[in-house]
Amino acid sequence: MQISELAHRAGVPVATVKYYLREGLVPAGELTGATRARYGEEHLERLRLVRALLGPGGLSVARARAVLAAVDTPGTSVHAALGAAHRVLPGVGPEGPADLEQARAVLRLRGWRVADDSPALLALAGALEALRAAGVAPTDELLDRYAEAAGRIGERDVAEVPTGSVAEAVRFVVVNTVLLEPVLLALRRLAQEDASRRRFPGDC
Amino acid sequence: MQISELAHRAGVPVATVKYYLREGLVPAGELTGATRARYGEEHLERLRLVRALLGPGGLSVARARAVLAAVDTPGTSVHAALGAAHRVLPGVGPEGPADLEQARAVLRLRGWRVADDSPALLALAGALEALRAAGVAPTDELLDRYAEAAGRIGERDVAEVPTGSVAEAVRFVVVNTVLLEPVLLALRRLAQEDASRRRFPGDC
DNA sequence: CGACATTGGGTAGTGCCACTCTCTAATGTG
DNA sequence: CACATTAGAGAGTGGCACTACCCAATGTCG
Repeated sequence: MQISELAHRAGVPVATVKYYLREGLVPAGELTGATRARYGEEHLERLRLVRALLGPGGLSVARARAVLAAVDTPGTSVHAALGAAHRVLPGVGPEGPADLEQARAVLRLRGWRVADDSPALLALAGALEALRAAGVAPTDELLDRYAEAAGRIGERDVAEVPTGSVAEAVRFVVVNTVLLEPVLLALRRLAQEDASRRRFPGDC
Repeated sequence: MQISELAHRAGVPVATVKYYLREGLVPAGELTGATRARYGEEHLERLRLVRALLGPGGLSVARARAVLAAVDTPGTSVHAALGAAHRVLPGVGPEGPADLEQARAVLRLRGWRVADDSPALLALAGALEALRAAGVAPTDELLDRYAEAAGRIGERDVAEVPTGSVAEAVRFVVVNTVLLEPVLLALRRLAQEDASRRRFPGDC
């Protein structure tokens, strides 16, 4: 398969595929001459994954490259890969030392244990800070409800991880972590809409 | 309070405040002369809200303006305001007519009823499509687990809505819909990390 | 009173990002 | 052998969220 066919089958302009090749998001094809390269199904699959990460996944090119690097690194343990994926995902800006207290309290209440420098912990603290700055203060009880729901999901996510090959597991973790987020958010909004319809009838 | 104090107290450069004024994200102050305007606490509060929406909330200026317009429109019913907020939030690109079948199936299973053109429904369909394009196909059973968890949260979100004034309710809905999303995502990742630690011990 | 800083209002520029265009030389293809 | 296509790389584009600059008018402080 040449680049034009690869691009066409993924629904991406050729120029964009070249850009991804340059950026290292998609591995180079097998050179069959100075001006020809051959691409296989694995390139097509990778290209589709890249598009999913960049589009619906909401990642930047730089973050996607880092995530894919974790996918590509063989020998990574699943737990480490999950950590790598989290470290690289959005939501962890170079924010200062936020107030971790309420965030840690949530974990204590749930009995969760995570790394001290867990990116998700910083992300949580940052999100709580933003809420406070916006003049809303979530109660510990509300947070625990959220944590309970998140716990069911996270538990399930990890239980689903295939144990066959590490590479497969890592890919699974990355894809699910990133691409199920929009699903979860959409479902929450649907639940809100349904609940709102029931609580405020006649408003429709 | 003058613009410099307003900007200082919100931790935002003066030039940026001017930009927000021009973009209509923050209402103009009360003119006390040709080159003076007075701002009050409500401007400060609004400015902080804008920063929260644009930063952690992840909204663009255009979307934030639309969200704030819903907040400002008096007489909107709460249910309608929630709909307006959802319509304007990210996740609803100009995607073609995606395959709504699996998305609708989730709702059927849960007994949820939403508008036929619900943005969240389209967002869900789009997210599922992206997953399939990336070569991952979530089972109906997995989706239902997610939906169950989302249901608990959405229910709670709506139950919390203050019934005092409509304006207050709308503000609450918008802020919580947008700003609790990062909280939920962070909690999910923390749950994953905890579960992963328990399932793959020794990997740490 | 007068030097100086600040303001509202507006225009133009900046830096970043994800592409997208263009070009070249080489190479397939009908 | 005319023509299209390719790899590879540099430069350009458009959108976005600021950010810098400018102006005349105005407030303020010695």
